[in-house]
Amino acid sequence: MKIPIGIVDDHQLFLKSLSLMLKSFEVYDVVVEALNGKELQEKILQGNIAPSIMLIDVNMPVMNGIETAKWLNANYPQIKLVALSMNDNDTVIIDMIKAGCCAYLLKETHPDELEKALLEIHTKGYYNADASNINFRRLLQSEKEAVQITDKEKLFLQYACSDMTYKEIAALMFLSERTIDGYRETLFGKLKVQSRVGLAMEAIRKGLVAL
Amino acid sequence: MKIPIGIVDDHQLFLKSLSLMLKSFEVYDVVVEALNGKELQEKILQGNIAPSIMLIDVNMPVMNGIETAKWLNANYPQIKLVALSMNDNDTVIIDMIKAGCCAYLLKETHPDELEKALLEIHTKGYYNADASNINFRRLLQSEKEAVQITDKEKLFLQYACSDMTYKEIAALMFLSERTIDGYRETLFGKLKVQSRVGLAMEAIRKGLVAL
DNA sequence: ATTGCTACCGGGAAATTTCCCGTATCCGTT
DNA sequence: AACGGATACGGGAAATTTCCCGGTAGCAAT
Repeated sequence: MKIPIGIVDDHQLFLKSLSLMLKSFEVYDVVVEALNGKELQEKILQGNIAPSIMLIDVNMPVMNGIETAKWLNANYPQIKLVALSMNDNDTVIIDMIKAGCCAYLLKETHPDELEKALLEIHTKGYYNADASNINFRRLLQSEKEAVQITDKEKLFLQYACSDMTYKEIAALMFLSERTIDGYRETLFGKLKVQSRVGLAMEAIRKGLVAL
Repeated sequence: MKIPIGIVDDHQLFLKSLSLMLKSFEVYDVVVEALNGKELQEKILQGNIAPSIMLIDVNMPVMNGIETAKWLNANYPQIKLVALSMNDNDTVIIDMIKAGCCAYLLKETHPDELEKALLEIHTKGYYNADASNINFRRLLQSEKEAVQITDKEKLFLQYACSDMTYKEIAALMFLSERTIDGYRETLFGKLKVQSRVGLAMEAIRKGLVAL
């Protein structure tokens, strides 16, 4: 009896080839593939699919990794969730753990480690990457202040990452310039920066604003 | 006789699984794999390796896709080069073409298209992705003004994408604030922006500044 | 030697960002 | 009814960014 596994990743070439690799391990059966969270939802809700492990990419269009992980964790708590990420300084990885992932892997890890990790997850229920422990610790250190931002702040952040002046942003959000001033101030504090450029950079780094 | 092919990509998981996929096409023989341009150089110079097609990732540490393509094109012009990229708005793709790539593929393309593309490249010598023609045209349109920046401008750009003030940047570069002013001005023109935030965003988008 | 080009620098001023101060309203808790 | 807290707003001022005006020095070509 092979272990049923699923993958969500917006890079089709990666998705398919990873799927092929998993099958080559001779232990896994890839029961579901999707290009984003929404597509995964539909496939799971329609078909009678029950993977025991789901590999979830962090950065996806339409419905990202965090939302996907949260939804899976809420509706199918028996599925073990594994986060897949491109860059190790991606602090959203802690959000992924919070959302219910029992492991996270970087895309630059070696296939052998992936195999080891999946096996461990299936038997022990969790996995901590040896090679990434240092980064993991670094991420956990900043966990207490794990940047909680409101919807309006996120919207403002979006606009702040553009050529617009604060005055223009204020007009766009139907708010006073002073109010915008307040948002800026709080976000400077939350992201620990002291200029709009720094704010924009951090927003991109943490994945709070898409490119 | 199988077609010898090579892959360079810093994401090991992708590298290995793509390699597996190519082998599964039953027509290709993956003769060389490397995590960056430097590693590829060494492997090619040491071993007697002669792939007819090389898949090259654009974004890599140590030695990036452009340098790698240039080197291969200069020293092994018989090798057909194929650029692999994550995001389609990456304007460095034109630099890849200039560096000698006869095709470019996005990582979100379907494996079938990859297979078709490789076949076409091997027989016809080139390939233009159907689905991406629009983007390709868009990229070519901006080719004439294909953002040519000097080393100093690039360095300044790096510093501009931070919390530093221009005064601090000037001190760091041992230049007057006015000179920095000049760099800013010319870069505003070249990247068609009108604020430092816009400049930073464009620099990231075009891959002129890492992360 | 003069022209043209590029890199570098300066004074000054308007626009924008950043940071103070304080106020008012709504809302759930006690 | 009093309270904290979240949210929205305003006046004013310092710092920084943005954009003018200009100039010098080196260097290659004519």
